Amino acid sequence: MRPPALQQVAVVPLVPAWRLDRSFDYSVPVGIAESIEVGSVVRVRLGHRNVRGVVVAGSESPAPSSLEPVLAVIVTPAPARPPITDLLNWMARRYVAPRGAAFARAVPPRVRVKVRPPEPLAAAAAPARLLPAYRGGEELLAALRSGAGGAWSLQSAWAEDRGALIAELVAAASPRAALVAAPEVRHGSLLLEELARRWPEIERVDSSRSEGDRSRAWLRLAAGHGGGAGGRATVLAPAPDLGLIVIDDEHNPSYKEDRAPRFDARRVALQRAALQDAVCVLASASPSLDWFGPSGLRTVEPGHARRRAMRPVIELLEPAGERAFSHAFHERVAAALGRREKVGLLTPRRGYARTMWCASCRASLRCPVCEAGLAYDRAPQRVRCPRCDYQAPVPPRCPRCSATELRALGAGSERLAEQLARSFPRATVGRLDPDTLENSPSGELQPCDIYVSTWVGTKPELRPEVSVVGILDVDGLVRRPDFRAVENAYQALVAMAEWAGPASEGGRLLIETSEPTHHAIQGLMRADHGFFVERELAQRAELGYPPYSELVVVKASGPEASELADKAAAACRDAGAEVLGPIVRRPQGGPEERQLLAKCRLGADPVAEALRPLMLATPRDSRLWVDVDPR
DNA sequence: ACATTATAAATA
DNA sequence: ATTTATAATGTG
Repeated sequence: MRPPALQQVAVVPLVPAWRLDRSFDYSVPVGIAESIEVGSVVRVRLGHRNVRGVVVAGSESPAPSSLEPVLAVIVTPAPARPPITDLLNWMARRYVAPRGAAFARAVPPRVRVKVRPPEPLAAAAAPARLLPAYRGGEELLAALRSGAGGAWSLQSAWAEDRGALIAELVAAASPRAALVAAPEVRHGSLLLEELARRWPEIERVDSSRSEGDRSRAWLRLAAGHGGGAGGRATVLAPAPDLGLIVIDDEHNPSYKEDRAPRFDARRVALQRAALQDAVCVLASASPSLDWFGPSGLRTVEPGHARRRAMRPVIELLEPAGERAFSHAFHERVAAALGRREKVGLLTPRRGYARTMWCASCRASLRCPVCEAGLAYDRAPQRVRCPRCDYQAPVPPRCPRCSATELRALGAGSERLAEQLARSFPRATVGRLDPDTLENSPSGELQPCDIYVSTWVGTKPELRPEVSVVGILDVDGLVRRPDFRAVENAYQALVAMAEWAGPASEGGRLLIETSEPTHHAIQGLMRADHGFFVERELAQRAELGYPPYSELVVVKASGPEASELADKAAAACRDAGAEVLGPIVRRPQGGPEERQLLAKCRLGADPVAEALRPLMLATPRDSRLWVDVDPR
């Protein structure tokens, strides 16, 4: 039996304006009562024009005749049915965005399409990869099959075929629907291609598809189709009977949306899974610290045997000092070239900000204003805060232990290329950076003997096959002025271990470091993520950074920037946050702005709530910019 | 006095 | 965001 028809509805207009941050009521003409429901995309009259909107509530009692009528239902089936409406409301509030901006993300592109009937994904073979080799895999599969729901961090073994692993999960979730998100899909993704090979009927919602394709996919999913895959927007794709939502390569920064609402797709996926009693899986070879500690997820991780089997031979070398690389390093590379093997070298980006650290107590210099680590400029010798542009002369002694020997860290990548060419005149040396890769699809990369990468980047599928990988300045990565520096350095190390491949296939990883006992290095050597996490969490706890708090960054610009920033700071403090700043910043080329960082030990939600009224009250010539869960 | 342009207000 | 009413500014 059909539920009684709606006679009046509340509609959120898809207009990203704070003045319109609410719903508007309309009457439902008899002609469209059949097709309208909560979650429908409709056209309504608003002010002096017609706009699209999403129905967020409805009533079966007759509407007062003073209400404007809904003009049309634009697409069927409804793409934002409950509980997606609740998810979007949550997203607008947590990420301090107008409701219209949030709801617009759940609506297909505006093209009229004809949609094929939905079908479940074909069941596949029983899981072979997850079960024997992974601890906690059984529990995860049981939750998928029973429909119990829950949230997991899935740590894959190094160089694991994660596509196959994820395919097993998708199969186990069937006949309930599965959504899979992959990072940086713009130039293709091995994972998405692998899934499409196994399930040709899976709907792709990537931005690489045409608007028509995307619209078709979106609506077929809304009709109950069994599976969808794409980039970070996939977490908002419709799926009335969602059983599984996967975020692959979860630690990848591209899961952070850069336009309002600036959501973190991983958090949205977790929230959504909870609302739909689905399983959320955050998959990565180096899971983010955010999912450990106080609000930890359940974990699936490779057993000891699997970890050992996938590990390359790892060798730690003393850094070369003044030269670009050491004698020992030279020997290893020469030996590899002698065996006709290929070599990959990672060195931090050219022009990389060096950091200053104390030779005796090993503390790096920190900014007195915002606690970020200080960078070291060489041209005029100064220390500079990359976060707030605080500047000062290099201090004569360590502020912590008063030792006088402060060292600058960081290797130059130009010198590296020079020296390589001199040391290995018969080898061809190629550069590997985002530009080179974007300009040539994976197959057409010039084959070289040595690849130099200045990029810790994340597209494993684009890395040429090598057997020896060298990392020249881990210390520089670790000391980078960012509270996530150590975590990111560790993630880079894991990515490089994956690039090298298992020892059984000749994989070797060389690491130049002056701190062999650092927990990032030790965690890697032991192939023990838990070891690393435990130690790094202690650091985070000490400074009150995530996961022991949630962060909110607020920037104010315009003539009233100063007053706005002060108000924002006060609002954050009232909501229980510890506020650093506001400090004055001048982004390169741009006008001056005030910025503050709120550490919210009670969570970001109350702070987001407190900032909301300020957005509405912002004068039109000034701007307030809020980023919750910054990356 | 009237056209042109900046500004504010409202949206069911 | 977009439209429209209203104020401000400019022009003959």
